[in-house]
Amino acid sequence: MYCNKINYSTELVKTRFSIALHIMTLLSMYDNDWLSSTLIASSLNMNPVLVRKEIATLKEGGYIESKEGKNGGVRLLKTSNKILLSDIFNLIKGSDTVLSLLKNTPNPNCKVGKQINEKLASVMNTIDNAISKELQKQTLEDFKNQF
Amino acid sequence: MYCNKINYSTELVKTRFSIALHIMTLLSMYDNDWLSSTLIASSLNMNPVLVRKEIATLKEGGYIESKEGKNGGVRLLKTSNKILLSDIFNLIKGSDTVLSLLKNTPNPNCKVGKQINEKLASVMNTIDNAISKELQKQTLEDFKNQF
DNA sequence: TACAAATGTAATTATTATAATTACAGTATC
DNA sequence: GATACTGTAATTATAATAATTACATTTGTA
Repeated sequence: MYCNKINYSTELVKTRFSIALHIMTLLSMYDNDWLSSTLIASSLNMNPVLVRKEIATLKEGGYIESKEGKNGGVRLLKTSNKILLSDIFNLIKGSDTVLSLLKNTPNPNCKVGKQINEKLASVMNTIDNAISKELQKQTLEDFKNQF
Repeated sequence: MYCNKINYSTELVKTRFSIALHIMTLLSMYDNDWLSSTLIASSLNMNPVLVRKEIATLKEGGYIESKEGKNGGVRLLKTSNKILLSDIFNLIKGSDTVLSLLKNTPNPNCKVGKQINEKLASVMNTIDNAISKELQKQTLEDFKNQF
């Protein structure tokens, strides 16, 4: 068993949702099998280690389980018609927002600069909520059935 | 007059919407004045050259005008109650999407890999449309009046 | 029991994207 | 003509992302 938390950025990288949805689509397509990270990585055409990191997030979210050792791999824990695209989005997103504020601190001596981050943060949350609401309309199964 | 198009990425950088909205808020707050890029940059606490690049985009969109030379600067071309936050979002966004596909080409020999980009692209557009629809609810004036 | 094939994760390196800076031509005002 | 702007190219610096290497651990199976 492993105890330490991996140091994978909690930032919502632009592509992470695509990676997670691709993985989840494969798992729902072949939901009787344990799929290996190498196989998944070959579908994505990306590094297996990165796939395993994304899998760690999906596991934490309770959507998948993994089995170590020979013939191991990952598979869904829930049926795909109970998983909404918004579930995947919200999990990946964490406490980050899809659009973000500047790193630099705006000028506190300026009427606008002093308050802009607070006001922008509210807009960012509104944006994320709108995305989540939209993605509630589609289940993983709906998505998978397009293939 | 300048003829060449500047080489500013058309990619929707996570922070560009914040930058643009900050600029537009300043312009609507002080809409009788020509504000210089240096002044705007000092409110944002960022480089004036980057501000001027963002200003170039806002000009192309027809929302602001600029005046060169001494006592020059930028100001709004439209009244702030005719500018929706979605207008600014869509301008900055261009043909990009807020979330994106992988750079790597997914495996064309995989049932999922072969079609995933097409399907994901559709989700990405859905996301952007949801954001745009949400941001239609607020005008620049509404936003400015919070300050 | 030894081997093979997996996950899990740390650590490092490579690559790309973003931001800042420098430089300077052009323009308008005083 | 000096000054204070915009516009933009080119370069450099920094940060973020992705890939790789390495290896401990686990599990099935010959």
